[in-house]
Amino acid sequence: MKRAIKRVLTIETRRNDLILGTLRSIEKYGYQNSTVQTICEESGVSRGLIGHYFESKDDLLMAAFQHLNAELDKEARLAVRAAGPDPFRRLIAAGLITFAQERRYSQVTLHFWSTALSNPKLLEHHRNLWARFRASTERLMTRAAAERNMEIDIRHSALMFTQLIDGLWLGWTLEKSYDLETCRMLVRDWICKLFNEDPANYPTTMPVREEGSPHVQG
Amino acid sequence: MKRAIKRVLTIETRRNDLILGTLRSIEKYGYQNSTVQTICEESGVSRGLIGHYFESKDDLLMAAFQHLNAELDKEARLAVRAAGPDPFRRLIAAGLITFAQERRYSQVTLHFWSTALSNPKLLEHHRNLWARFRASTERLMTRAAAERNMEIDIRHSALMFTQLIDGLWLGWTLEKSYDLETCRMLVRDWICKLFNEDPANYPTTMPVREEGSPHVQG
Amino acid sequence: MKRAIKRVLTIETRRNDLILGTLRSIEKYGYQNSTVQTICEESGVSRGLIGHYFESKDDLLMAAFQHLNAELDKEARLAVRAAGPDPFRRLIAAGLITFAQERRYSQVTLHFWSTALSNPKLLEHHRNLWARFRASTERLMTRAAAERNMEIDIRHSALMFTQLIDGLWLGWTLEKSYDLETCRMLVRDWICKLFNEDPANYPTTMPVREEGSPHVQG
Amino acid sequence: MKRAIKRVLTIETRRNDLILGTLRSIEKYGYQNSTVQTICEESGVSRGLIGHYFESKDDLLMAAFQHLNAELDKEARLAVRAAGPDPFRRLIAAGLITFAQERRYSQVTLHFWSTALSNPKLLEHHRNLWARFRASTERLMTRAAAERNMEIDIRHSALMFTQLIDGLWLGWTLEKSYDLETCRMLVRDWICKLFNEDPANYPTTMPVREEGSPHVQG
DNA sequence: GATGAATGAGTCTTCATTCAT
DNA sequence: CATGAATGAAGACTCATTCAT
Repeated sequence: MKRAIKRVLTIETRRNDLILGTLRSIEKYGYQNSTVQTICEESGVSRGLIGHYFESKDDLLMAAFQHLNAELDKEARLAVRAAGPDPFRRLIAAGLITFAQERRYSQVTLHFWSTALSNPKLLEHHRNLWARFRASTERLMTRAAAERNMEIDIRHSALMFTQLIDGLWLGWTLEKSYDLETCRMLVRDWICKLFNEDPANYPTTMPVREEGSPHVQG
Repeated sequence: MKRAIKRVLTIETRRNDLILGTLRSIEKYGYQNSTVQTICEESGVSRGLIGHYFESKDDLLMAAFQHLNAELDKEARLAVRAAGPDPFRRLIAAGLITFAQERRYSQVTLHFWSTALSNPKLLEHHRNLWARFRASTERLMTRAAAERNMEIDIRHSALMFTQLIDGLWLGWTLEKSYDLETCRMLVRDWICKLFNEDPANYPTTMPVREEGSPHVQG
Repeated sequence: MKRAIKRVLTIETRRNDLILGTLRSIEKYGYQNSTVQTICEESGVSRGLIGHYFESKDDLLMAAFQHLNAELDKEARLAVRAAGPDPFRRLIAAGLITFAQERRYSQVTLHFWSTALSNPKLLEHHRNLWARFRASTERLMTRAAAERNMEIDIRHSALMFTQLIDGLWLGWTLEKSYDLETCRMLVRDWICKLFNEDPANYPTTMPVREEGSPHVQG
Repeated sequence: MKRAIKRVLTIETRRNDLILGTLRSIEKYGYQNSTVQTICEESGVSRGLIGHYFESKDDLLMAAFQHLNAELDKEARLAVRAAGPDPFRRLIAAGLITFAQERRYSQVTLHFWSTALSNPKLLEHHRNLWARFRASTERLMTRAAAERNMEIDIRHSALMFTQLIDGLWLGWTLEKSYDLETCRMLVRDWICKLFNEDPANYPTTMPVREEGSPHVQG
């Protein structure tokens, strides 16, 4: 009994080691230059180990991508929840979380997007994720507008919102010519303007979470 | 003398053939799947020819990326010029040109960015280009604001402008869940709102250029 | 003392388990596809156990081959003995036993031969076995001929006998285009003709042995 | 035009080089120990060349096997044809050709048979070949029997014939405890006895062919 | 003694690069 | 100059063996 449990734990631990090693390797050497060699080095295991826990290198890469997305998604949900019940505050939280702090693995996402272009499975995964985020944004906007008796082009506003975030994130990742605080401010200001709210009432700093950070670790 | 010139021309032709073949290959097979084989096939030359005109496959890829950027840049400049002297109209033209039409090689740019992350030279190239575009935007915004006696946060507005464009382009490239007309509309509306202009006065269709298309050809 | 004996018994049991698992694995998955993994699965033991009882996988394979040969040899001896004292009947029994029944591990022998070609030890083993069988055949033929006052080219006849058996077995193993009864009949008829005996007097069915089957078990 | 022809020639030459190198490697090191490395060494080419002329190592092995079989088959047909129109003489020729001389690659066949056990494609190929040889034997036996007004169990006799040959060949390959002349003699004597012919009239030496040897070369 | 997780040598395969023609 | 055949380095994957528990 105990042995079986322990074994499962070991398997999960090792898989996680490899996944984090993969993300580190991609962040460090780039996607193209990440070989089984570099991944295993970053994971602190031998080259042959991948075969024990993943079908192939490709399988590991997929797992790493999904893990990263899942972590970011989870992080976003927590931030939104922490913002309380007000849909407008939740919107702001959703907009700021992407720029909450100097994230690890920021470059990895870009590598994965590039890869997704010629990987249908990855692309599908990405599209689902973004569609969900946009749908969630639309729901919050609908409620916030209703509370204010405003008429807003929900669909286009949600699109602006998500793509403004992506665009700011993309530029920041590639250029580092502006900082995260600027990103947060721009997003907050845009959403405040949309709902005729005073930005001064909505700080760009994220509420500190009490519990342990749900960030990707490694 | 003439022979030397002709030779230079031939060299340039061949280099261009290979560059366009590279872009076609990436668009067709993806970045990872583009081999010397596929590139030369697309270029209509034999496998060994790359060595005559480029230091290496990597050198060719860099050249192709820079070529693409140069073309897009040139295209943007022409569009802006075609918009006439009015800085506001020029701004709109600059914002719409990215979404002017279903572009060839849209995916290549994303690959290019991903590659740039681990290639200092490419990254530098990219940063210069974007800095220039932002600077140009700032100049136009300054003039447009002055004409209207408006006070505008130029730096942040320019940042919004460029990153909104990038974000919309990124989402369109990856998801195809919205169309180019939507992108054009969102960009136009945002810039019109910034300057208190009526979007109805500014169509999202690009003025037809009389001269030959400066688009990347191949 | 008893403990030591018991231990030796355990060792022999384990070795036998592994040997039979090896034969099963080869028969089931083929020689090339038999890995330490499949062998240990078939043996019902863990992967690391081979190292305790055999020097290496190769050592185990050799042991399995020799075990199989020893079993088949033993089986043949028993069949000959069961045929009674008459040398001619003994000859027939020796000829039929190979085709006595749909044997397990029929394919293993062919793999064994192929392997023996580049394994001097195995080859030596095989040659000794076949030499002994041929010598035994020669003795029986000599006696059977003497009883009948016949002059027979003993050496060549024995060679025909053994190689006819091998050839029929080989074809049956590879092709399954004829059945074991045909093999038994052809061997019996040939040997009967050699000694001018009426085949009708010598059934191709093997006498049932009373004792436990000496077959390779597993 | 000439270039295309030359290219085809080169391709065929290279493929043949690799096939012969494969056979040499198997003969020299055994089937299991033949790696891309040893094969290319024997072929006198670099390790990467296989990929240019064969889909994979496995594809090359299949080609080598089929080449060997085709050569042996061709050789047999020529020998039978050289024996003239008499079906009985043709039968003898067919029986002797296998033992005509110390063949190259004699061990390779055994390795291939062993491999065929777990390779359906190979097995199918082998079965077809043997079925054809047996059918051809049956036709010759039918004619030879008709000429002599004899009644013969054609099917069983053909089976005896082919399997006697295989058995003698197998023992000779594995044991070398008897020579090819003995094999030839035994086969000839058996077939002569079947048709009541005097072996003395049928030498075991093969008629010398005038043309160049069709043997597998390399 | 038994387990199975971990290792790393060995293999096949791909592909950018070279070079004789 | 252009070709494409040949090379060999580098990659991912397999699997017999080892060893801590």
